[in-house]
Amino acid sequence: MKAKAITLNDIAAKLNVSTVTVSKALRNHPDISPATTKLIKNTAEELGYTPNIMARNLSARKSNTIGLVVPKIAHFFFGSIIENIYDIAFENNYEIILTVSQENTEREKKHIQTLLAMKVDGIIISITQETRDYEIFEIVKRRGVPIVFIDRIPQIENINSVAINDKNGAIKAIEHAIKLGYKKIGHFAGYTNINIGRERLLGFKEAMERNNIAINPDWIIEGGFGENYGYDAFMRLYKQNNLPDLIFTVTYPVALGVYMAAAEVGLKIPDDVDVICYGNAKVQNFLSPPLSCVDQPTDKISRNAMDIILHNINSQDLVEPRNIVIETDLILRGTCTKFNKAT
Amino acid sequence: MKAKAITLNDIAAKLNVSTVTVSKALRNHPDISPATTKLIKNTAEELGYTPNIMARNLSARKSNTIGLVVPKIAHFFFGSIIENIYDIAFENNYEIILTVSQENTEREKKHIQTLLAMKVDGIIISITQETRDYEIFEIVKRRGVPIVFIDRIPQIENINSVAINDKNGAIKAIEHAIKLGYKKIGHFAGYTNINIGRERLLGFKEAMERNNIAINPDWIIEGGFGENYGYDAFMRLYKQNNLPDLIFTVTYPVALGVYMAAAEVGLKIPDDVDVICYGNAKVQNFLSPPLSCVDQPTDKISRNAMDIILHNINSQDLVEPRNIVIETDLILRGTCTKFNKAT
DNA sequence: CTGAAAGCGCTAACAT
DNA sequence: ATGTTAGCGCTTTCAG
Repeated sequence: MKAKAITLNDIAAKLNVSTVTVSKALRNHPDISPATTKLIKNTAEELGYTPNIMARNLSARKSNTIGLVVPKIAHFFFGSIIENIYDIAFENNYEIILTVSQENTEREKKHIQTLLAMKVDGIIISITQETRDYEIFEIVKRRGVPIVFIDRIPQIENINSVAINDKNGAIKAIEHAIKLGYKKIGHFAGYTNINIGRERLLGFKEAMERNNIAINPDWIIEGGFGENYGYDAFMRLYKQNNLPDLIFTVTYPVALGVYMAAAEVGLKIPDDVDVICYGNAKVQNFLSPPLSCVDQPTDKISRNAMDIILHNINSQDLVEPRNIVIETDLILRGTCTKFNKAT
Repeated sequence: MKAKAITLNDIAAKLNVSTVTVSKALRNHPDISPATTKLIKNTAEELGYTPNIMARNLSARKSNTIGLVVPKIAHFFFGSIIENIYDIAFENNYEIILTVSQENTEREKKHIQTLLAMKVDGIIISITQETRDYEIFEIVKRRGVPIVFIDRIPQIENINSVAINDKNGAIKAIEHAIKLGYKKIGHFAGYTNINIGRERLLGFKEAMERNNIAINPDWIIEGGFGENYGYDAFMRLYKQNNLPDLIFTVTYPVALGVYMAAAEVGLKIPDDVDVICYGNAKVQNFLSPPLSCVDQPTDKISRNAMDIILHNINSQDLVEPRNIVIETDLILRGTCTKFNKAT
């Protein structure tokens, strides 16, 4: 049933030329005369020839493929990055092999091994929240496969990275709020053992201190990056009757949790409690009120990561590691645009 | 600089055995004694051996790889499907090669060709909105590569498909609304040359007719699947002072557009105008009011598609094409839960 | 239980 | 301009 695939050989046989001639012709090698090239291409088309990339790569020792490892797909931030990377790869005639770790370290390690086994020319990775063991990255390095870390960066020497200036983004948000008149500001901080959590908290603190605003430790709550955490944290403060005037959340789902909790207890945003979050998503425009945020430009991340990887792949000798830091933008919508007195 | 990768041969040389023995041992072939197997595995580990999948696949004439073609990634529906498929593939020791057509026919065709060239064992695809030329699918078929279409299904004989019963989903929503007491119901219908648009409109009409409710053609507006279309359509009706009591939108972004427009002109949902949409997304819970919808169970799509493809790959002889239709669920949240008199 | 031989489909290097 | 030779790294017979 399975129609045997047409090979170079089949074309060669039919045309009474050698395989090499066919191979060269199909790749527009100048060796071959325009006439034969044309002839060969035509019969290839006619026979329905598809090259066998496996064989080609094996022989050419190059895969024209870049491995991508992300913790999640169905998530606006990663979804955008992936889409951008695919587009850039397509423009450059590269294939992307995407793998998803689902925030699981073991799976991440396995995926990297698979990518190596597939002989990808380079790897772009955003590590899981749990990744602590960096041995696998050493292996990648020893293999001579270029790797660039995006967004979540492990603490290793001499690596390529494209990070967001998270701390500064937080500072921008908080300083804006302070200028508005806010003093009672809380922060739902996610996990601070992750760089994004850590940096955002750091930025929060720095902005507060710089402006001589007292930090109330009760208002800094750690615990997660999802809706339910935002909901829980808000409810805890609410029950203690100890809500700040403004809550700065580490991610936008956390802010969603706050919206939900506030609605449940009948508190109005932004009048009773105000909110601003880290991370942009289209739907924030459609919340009521529209949610202001610190935007991380995903296109710049993708662009830079691909630049670095392509550059590394295409240069013969060692390339100096590059560490790009991308600045965020403050996007003001319906929240955090004016000072609302405490509840 | 590039450390040459360890091969079977290197291991064989070091151990004074043949390549074959190593190859077999690494694959737990019963031929090899437990002792040698163990020894070989250890040295492989020690040397940091990674198999060359290219070579393996070329030799084994099987890639353990499934190609996936989708129009979009950064989109809740496809994001979920992709993530599910990756999970199932991982459980089954398959790799996924994901490609993104970006709703572009040419790109789609090219991707399929690449997948064939990569010798994927099967293809799962959701075609673009523009795909009209089905020749490429004939080619796939002739190659003997199993293919299953999901969600967006072309009109071809004898294909595997996993579709959503879109029409029925629409009927469920509209009949629910009618039971509530709604009669003045509009439909923002997207493009009806796409099966999802067509089917949903069909369902809308059927439910109305079945219940003897007059259909007002002014309230059926075609034009797109995104926020701006929802916004525009709403505004048009609003300016004509001709708003229905309930709007059923073809996708959830369209509903978002409605939310935005309504807020802008000071109309309250659900009291002034009510809304229900097709397609579920987590954030709908966080809108105000939470948006009710017809849910398309993405996990079932993925599960079924993978079942079919795996089954086709693993059976020697021709398998009867399967056409799965998945039923939707009505998820009621803050909208479309009670009848609100006309504006 | 182990290995020698052959070949998957292609390309690079070296003739002719 | 075209062809010959060799080999990429692995697996599948088939002999020992």
